[in-house]
This record gives sequence, C-alpha cells and structure tokens, in this order.
Amino acid sequence: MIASLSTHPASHSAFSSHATPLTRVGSHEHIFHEGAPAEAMFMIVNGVVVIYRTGIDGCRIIQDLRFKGEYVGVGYEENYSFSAIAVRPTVVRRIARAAVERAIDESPVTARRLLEALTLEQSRLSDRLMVIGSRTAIGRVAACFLDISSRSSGGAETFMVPISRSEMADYLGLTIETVSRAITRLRTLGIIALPRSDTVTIRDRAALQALAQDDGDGAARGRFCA
Amino acid sequence: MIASLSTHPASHSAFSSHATPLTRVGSHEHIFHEGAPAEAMFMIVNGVVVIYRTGIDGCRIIQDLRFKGEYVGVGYEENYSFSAIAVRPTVVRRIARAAVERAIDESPVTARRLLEALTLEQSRLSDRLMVIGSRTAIGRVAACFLDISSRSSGGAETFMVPISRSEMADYLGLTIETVSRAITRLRTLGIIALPRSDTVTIRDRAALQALAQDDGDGAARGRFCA
DNA sequence: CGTTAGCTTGACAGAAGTCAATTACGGTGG
DNA sequence: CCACCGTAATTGACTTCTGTCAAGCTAACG
Repeated sequence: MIASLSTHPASHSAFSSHATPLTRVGSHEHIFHEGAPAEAMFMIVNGVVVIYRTGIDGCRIIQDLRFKGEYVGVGYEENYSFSAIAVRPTVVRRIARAAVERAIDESPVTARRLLEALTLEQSRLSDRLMVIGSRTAIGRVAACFLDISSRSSGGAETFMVPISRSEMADYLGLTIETVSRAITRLRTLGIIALPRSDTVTIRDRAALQALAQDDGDGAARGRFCA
Repeated sequence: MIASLSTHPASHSAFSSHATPLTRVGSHEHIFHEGAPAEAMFMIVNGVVVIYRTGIDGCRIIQDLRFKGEYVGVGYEENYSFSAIAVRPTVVRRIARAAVERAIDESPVTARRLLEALTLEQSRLSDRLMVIGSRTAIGRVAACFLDISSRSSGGAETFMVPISRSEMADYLGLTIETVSRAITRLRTLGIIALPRSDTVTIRDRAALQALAQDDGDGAARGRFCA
C-alpha cells in the first residue's frame, strides 16, 4: 500500500536506489514549476515542500504541504499542474518519469501504488475543501496546526511551523491579518502557546480539535450544516 | 488518454460491454454511500450525479458534479470516501472493481488511463479549492454557471441548472440566501437571464468569466492576490 | 383552489478584508 | 558587542461581505 509509503519512506522499493538520485534543494528554491514538463516525481527525504498554483490574476493558493517521507508530483500528466517549492533546506529523491513508466510496464504493483497515492492525495484535497469551505478563520488555523503537528512531528505538542504567516494565509484562504488574529485568539484562550512566532505548543488539544471539527461553538460557518 | 474518456463516452474499450451492465438510477437515489466497500466504478451514460461528503457535524459539502460521459468512483481504496447521488434520472454503466483489477493485471494501458482519470479529478478538485478559497459569492456562482454550461451542454448560452439552490450552496461553500442574492445580482447586471429558476441564459459571457477569474473588480477577496 | 416546498427579499449581526500604524525580530555592518 | 535596517508579525479602526432570522413570493401538485 502506498498509504504506507507516505509514512514509511523506506518502502520505495519499486525503484532501484541508484536510479533515484538525491537532490539538495535550498530554502525557497523550486523543485519544479507549474506548466513545466512533468519529467519526474519526488520523495522528500528531509525538509518541507509547499505545493501551489497561481491564478490568472497572480493569486496564489497553496494546495498542500509535504513533509519527510511524502511524495510530490505523483500525477500522471504531460505538464505539472502546480509548482513545488522547498520552504526550508530540503533533500528529495528524484524518480524519473521514464523509470515510473518502466515500472508500470513491468508490474501492476507499481500502478496500484501510484493509484493509491493519488487517491490519498485526492482525499487530502477533499479534506482541505471542507476546511476552507466550511470553517471560520480560527477553525482553519486550528486544523492547520493539528495537521502540521501530526505530519511533521508525529503529533508532538510542541512543533515548528515551517511556513510564514503569509504562506499560512495562502494555505487557508485568509489574509495575513486574519491568520495573525486567529493565532492571537488561540493564544489568549490558552489553547496554544507560542514560544517563538514560528513555534507552537498545544496546551489543549481537545479544544483545538473541537474548533477544527466544529463540535464546539464558533468554528463553523452555518452554511452546510444541518 | 482518459481525458478523452471523459468527453467521449464510447472509449471505455478496456472493459467488455456485457461485463458492464447499465443501471437506471432515480432522481435523488444513491449510487453508493461514503464508507461502503468500493466494489465498482461507474460511467455516466445519461443524467447528472453529485459527489459529496458529510462532516462529523452533519455538514455536507458537494465535491463535484458529474455529467454524461464522466466517471464516478475511480479512486483506488477499500471503501468509498464520498457518496454519489443522482440528481435527476440517470443511467450509469457499472464497472466492477474485480474487472478493473483484472484489466490492470492484463495491461498497463488500463492503469495509465485510471492514473490520468485520477489526475484529472485532482486537478478539478484543485480548481474548486481556488474558487472557494479566493472568490466572493458572485465569483463562485459565476464560475459554477460557466462550469455547468461547458460540461453539461457543451458551452451553450442557455442551459439547465441540474441542482437546487441548496445544492449550489453546498457546492460553493455559501448559504442558500447568498447564492440567491448573487444570482439576482448577476441578473440585474444583465450578465445572465433566468427564463425559469432552474434555467440560465448567459447574456455576457466575458463579464461572467471576468467575475469567475477576477480580472474585474469585486469577484476576488483580496487575500491571495498580489 | 389550497398546500407545500423552493426561491427570493429584507433587516440585522457577526466575520473577515482593507488600510494604516506599531512592534518584534534577524541580519548586517560599524 | 551594539546600533541600525528591513522584513515579518501584530494590533487597531473601519468597511464590506456573508450568515442569520424572518417574511413574502412563486410555482408545482394534489
């Protein structure tokens, strides 16, 4: 299962290791650009990558964050439909498109793994659609912190936020100011603490989850809900 | 290419026709439910299908609409991660999971088609993320009408809207009232006309596109944009 | 002809964007 | 080591948008 691929970096066994060179990517250096020929997919050995698209008007929306052990660019298309950029010093394993094609021809196992990986990505996108479509600012920020905590540090209570406020805004469909205010509110409510502006400590995980899922009071916008 | 699959219903050649029975689905009858074993995928021969998820709190978000010639349930997972419901009398061709598995084993062509189909779906989801994350109500409604026009009637200026206001609301992350007001505004601006409440005529496609893409003025929320 | 469900409209309140000013922080150079 | 600068983050005042509640309208159907 490729689901395990995303959590167990070691299991990229389908590709011979010497054919998948490691590449070092500096902070805020692109791995690939939207529209460029999709010549490879990548596995993150270390670091954090942001996947984003740019609208006609220059809008930017961050589709997803990717952490150690996760894949980037798994799609099956001529050209990348999004850009990928490292947001801190990152090492990726490059898996050439040609190698993927070969592996698909050789064995249906690879194809199934890729299908599973894509399905997983789709389900993550769909989660984000729910968060952005139905939660208020504070709920979106709560969901974001929970996500980062579980994906980047295995659910640790204190973790580093690898993206700036501006990137959080693009990720959550909010403005910088609204993100900042939501964070302040979480802090004054005692739900989180901020040892540094890029480090969060969860003090009340239940409350954070309630906000992210709208069990509680003010985290959802009434639309959608029964 | 499965991209062509979605526009040319005939090219489901990978599956023998007698193994893919036609099924009639009544309006507001489910094709499958979220969480149920994913035993088949479906191709829409005729009609319209809505794909949606239900949140813990009973929230509903409509992930996508699917029209004639498009696929439903292409994912690769044990259980469906969303529900599919016909929103008008619909005929689907059922392709059993077992048949898909067999086809994958027999030929990498099927796997590639599925990968392309999933990638296409992902790209559509990503479009919706941009619309919901960065457009105001009127922009979302504009984008929705353009989408329905092109997908359900090949870009015709007059077309039927197959979903209720309430479903539009769930689709766009808005309330019924806001959807209604946005439609009224589009009408009073002379951009669309409504011969009936479920039928739209585009009178100024350029303006509609401007609103949907935010070339213009008020369609985008400032967030995201440079 | 009345009933009902869906749609529209209005008045209001709350949430989030905008503009602007201030503060905190990190890096540079003296 | 410290002062200075520029960027990022926060905070405040205000406006706009959208959700909420409530009432009225329309149209299909019995």
